[in-house]
Amino acid sequence: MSNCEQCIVRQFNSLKSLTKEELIRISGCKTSKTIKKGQLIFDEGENVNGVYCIKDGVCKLTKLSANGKDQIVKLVVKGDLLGQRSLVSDEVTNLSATALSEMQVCFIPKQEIMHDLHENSDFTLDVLQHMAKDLRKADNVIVNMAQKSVRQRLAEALIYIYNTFGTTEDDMLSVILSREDYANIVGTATESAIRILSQFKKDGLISTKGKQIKIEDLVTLKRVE
Amino acid sequence: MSNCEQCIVRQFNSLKSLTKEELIRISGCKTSKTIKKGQLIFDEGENVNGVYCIKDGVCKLTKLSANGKDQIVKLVVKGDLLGQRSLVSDEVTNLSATALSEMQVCFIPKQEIMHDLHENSDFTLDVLQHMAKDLRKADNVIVNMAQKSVRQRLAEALIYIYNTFGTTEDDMLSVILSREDYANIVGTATESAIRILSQFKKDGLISTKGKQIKIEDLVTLKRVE
DNA sequence: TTTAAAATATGATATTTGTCATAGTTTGAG
DNA sequence: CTCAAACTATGACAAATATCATATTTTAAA
Repeated sequence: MSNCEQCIVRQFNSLKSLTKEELIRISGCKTSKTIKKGQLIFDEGENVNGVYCIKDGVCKLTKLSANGKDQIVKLVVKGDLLGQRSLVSDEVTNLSATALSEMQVCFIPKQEIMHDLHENSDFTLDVLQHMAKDLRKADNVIVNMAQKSVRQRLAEALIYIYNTFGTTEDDMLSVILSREDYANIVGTATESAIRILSQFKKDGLISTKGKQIKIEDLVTLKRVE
Repeated sequence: MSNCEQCIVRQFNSLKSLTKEELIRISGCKTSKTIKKGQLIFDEGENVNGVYCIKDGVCKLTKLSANGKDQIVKLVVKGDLLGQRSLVSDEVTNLSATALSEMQVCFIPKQEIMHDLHENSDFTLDVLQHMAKDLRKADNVIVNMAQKSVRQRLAEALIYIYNTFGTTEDDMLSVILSREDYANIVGTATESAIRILSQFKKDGLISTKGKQIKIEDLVTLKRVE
């Protein structure tokens, strides 16, 4: 079994604020899992009963809206913790998590995390700081959704994915999303997302090869209105 | 000077988790302020350097978008704390706060709150829980913005204000917002908000008297699509 | 109370986005 | 490798929303 103390991923999230002893305890009770691309990790309304620490891979957090469409609220990266919010507020989760690539994750049971939240104020403050940042980001998303055009939001989604997840050797975005996923990020109809991406292609801002997308003109893409 | 220990408002926010001693210390260093309707409490990009505890009145939290329009991200009620997020993440504020009615607030300096966040884990956990709830609400706002029509968002905004702030003796919504404010809540042009409110009036869902709005048919308003 | 400024209201029109239909392309299970 | 299912693409049209112009009403300062 792998050891949390020597896990690099921990550097990127609040677990870095745990003591040596706490980490050893966590190591002893965590479960490592491999999750296949497309697999549901947890579903809206479920009791999650713990926290996932993402060692590798990408997943989407979605919420089903009244009209039956999934809205992608966040993309989760290597190093992120998944499920802290539901754990902290002691509620069923309000989001579903689905793997977008093969993932390596560790699951840490709820009571272990809660124990440390009560005992280690450095850890609690660190979780609090992460949540404060998430909230700030959520505010920005709200403003973008409310005030920007679909075209602009889609351009920004491409830039966000480029900046966050980077590219493969041949400069394609390394996270591969369906056109429907893109539509669900920016909150539009799938056909509209496809149409706008086609337009971006015609304008030389991007190129595509199947589902893969390459950003050809980042400067102009940033200026899209 | 009024006493935090005996302040009823404290029941509604995280300050209820402070000890008697901590409350006495806070009482000694807080400042009470009256803020006039329309007055700016703090502006986006400012260092807030503390937390506001809202004793009475209502204010809006806004963020300026790239197109020059203010987006209202949240309405703050009696009992809410203002500015915890910036304090916790130690950043300048990302939102502006403007009074929508005359307000009574207490300002508690940053170092006092930070002290308690380090020493009192009950308090820290309570702040964390409040922030987790705010984040969940923000997720819901994102989904609504992305997936619902302007008409539907406006109907929901009216219902939200009705449920949260209630009505005056003559059943008018007790929080008075301009049409521009309504537009900035739902993220639309002021003319569009006015037009839709006019339509709601024609359809008998609401009635108006100047800026005041009365909900006439809550059931049908809830069904607006 | 008066009156100018601000806010609300509404028409005409342009633009954006959604919906439905259908065709072409890619992908992955067997 | 094959082929059906899933995804992508695009046209035609409908609906929602934005923009600009202008009139009317309300508000608040003098």
